[in-house]
Amino acid sequence: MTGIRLHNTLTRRKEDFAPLDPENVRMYVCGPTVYDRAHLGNARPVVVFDVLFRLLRHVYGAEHVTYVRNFTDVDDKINARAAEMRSAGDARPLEAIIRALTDETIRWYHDDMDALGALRPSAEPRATEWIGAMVAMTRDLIAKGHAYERDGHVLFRVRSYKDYGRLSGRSVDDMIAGARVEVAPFKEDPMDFVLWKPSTPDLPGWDSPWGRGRPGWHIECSAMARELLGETFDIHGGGIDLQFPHHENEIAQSICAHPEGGFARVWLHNEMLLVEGRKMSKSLGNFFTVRDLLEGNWSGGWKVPGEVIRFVYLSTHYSKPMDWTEEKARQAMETLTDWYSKTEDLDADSQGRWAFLLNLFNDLDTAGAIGKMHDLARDVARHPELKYAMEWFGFGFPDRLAPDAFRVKMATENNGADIVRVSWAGSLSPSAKRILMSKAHMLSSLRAAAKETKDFAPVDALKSSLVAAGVEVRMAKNEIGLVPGPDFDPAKLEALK
RNA sequence: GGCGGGUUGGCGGAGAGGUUACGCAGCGGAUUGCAAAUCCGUGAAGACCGGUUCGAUUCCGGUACCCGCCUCCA
Repeated sequence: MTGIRLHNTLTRRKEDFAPLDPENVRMYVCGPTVYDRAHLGNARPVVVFDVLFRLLRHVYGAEHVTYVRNFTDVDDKINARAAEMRSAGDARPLEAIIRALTDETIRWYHDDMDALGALRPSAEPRATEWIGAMVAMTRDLIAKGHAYERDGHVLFRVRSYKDYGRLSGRSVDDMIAGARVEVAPFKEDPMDFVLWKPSTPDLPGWDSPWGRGRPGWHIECSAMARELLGETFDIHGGGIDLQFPHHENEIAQSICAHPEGGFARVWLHNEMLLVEGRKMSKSLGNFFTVRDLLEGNWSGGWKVPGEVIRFVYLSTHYSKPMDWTEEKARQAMETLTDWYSKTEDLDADSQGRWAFLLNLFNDLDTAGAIGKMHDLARDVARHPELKYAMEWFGFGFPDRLAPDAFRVKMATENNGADIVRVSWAGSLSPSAKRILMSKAHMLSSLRAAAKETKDFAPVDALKSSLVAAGVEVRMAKNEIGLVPGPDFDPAKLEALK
């Protein structure tokens, strides 16, 4: 049987995945800097590596996979945001503001990523809780000649690591020739980067052999990965924009500190995200957080269920740029609504799992796997397998029901010959449901009468007013269905009697 | 300037050196008081130029265009 194959950025090839220890498969993914709501770009690696996490758990057993994703809660952007808050009138000490800010942002992050159906990682270390490990690693690097202290800074000596640049395919000399590196007087070499920097009294800081200061950005991942996963582990993931310098620097630090290790064996990088074909940016007005989408506060204007966001993300292979468009979201909404209605009352059947697992084994081909799910959706007999696939992918069925946003739980009643149904999505109020139900019955009796009189005008009139109120009307042979759409306005129905 | 990615049918988007991806839209049919929905069927592609091969959209080289990174960034 073939196993998982993954494209390793380090070797630029697709390789068979063989864990160091099948009893403990270890993965580290760079998490967010917590100073604001997660945006759409932040969410892509979360979803991508969530699928990988699920796949590893499936293959090796849930208890045999350790997934670590950090929270960066010490960072100049956080300090800057806290300083803004203080000048805006927050009277608390800066450190207290920072703590409150990062705590709150972490709660937001959990809320938003939960909404996307992402499993929580096995561990989510906060950088500030591992300062000791960072100081220790920094001391070790100095002792081994890979780092040096200058003016309260500790810098990594890039020239001391011969493979520097291997991950990103760059050479130190080329990069210096590119001349876009910060030239600081205390650096031996322009490429050297900061492991530790001094803090002024008003900034967060920790005591260290080099005075009160704070860690550089890259060291936290090296230190926490080492503490929680060991000197060598299986997979390290993150966005492609982290490939350089962040991941390059992580490798340099970790391997120089623990040459006998090897740090991460497989490096996975997800490509970037675009919005309507352009880079997401505040100036273009296409910058959205996950929360913006969930609450309808975006250019599309409608509330996008987390499952839809997840579906759109998984529709594009992780290694390709993904374009978030309203059209894709709309199609995903339709597809999921269809799938949920087909599977809601069924028991999942796992026998169809190979239909999509083989796609995932092939470098996490989620788009291909979704194609296979379409195959399952097309065949009524395989809908239980579709349900299994949906649950597997995190399009969950809490309490064995479809998510509220897709709830097509029909209120079904017999009225003469017609079956009358009102579809609803959880957000519909009970009174609105009652009105819709009565209109559906009215439609049914009007049609029954019209079949005798051959005068369909009253039927059409009611139908038109329903449509005008944003309700889709479905009239089958012995069935009448009302589907309130996104523009549904109950007030317009109350008006007509 | 350096490094990396991309270019597939009207749109979105995959795999695979030779056999239908798939979805949406379109078209034809069934069904329907009408319409929608649903069901069945169906046409349509691989930026350009070379090379390897019995055979390439799939491998190799070049050209064009697009995008990202090299500065905080998932």
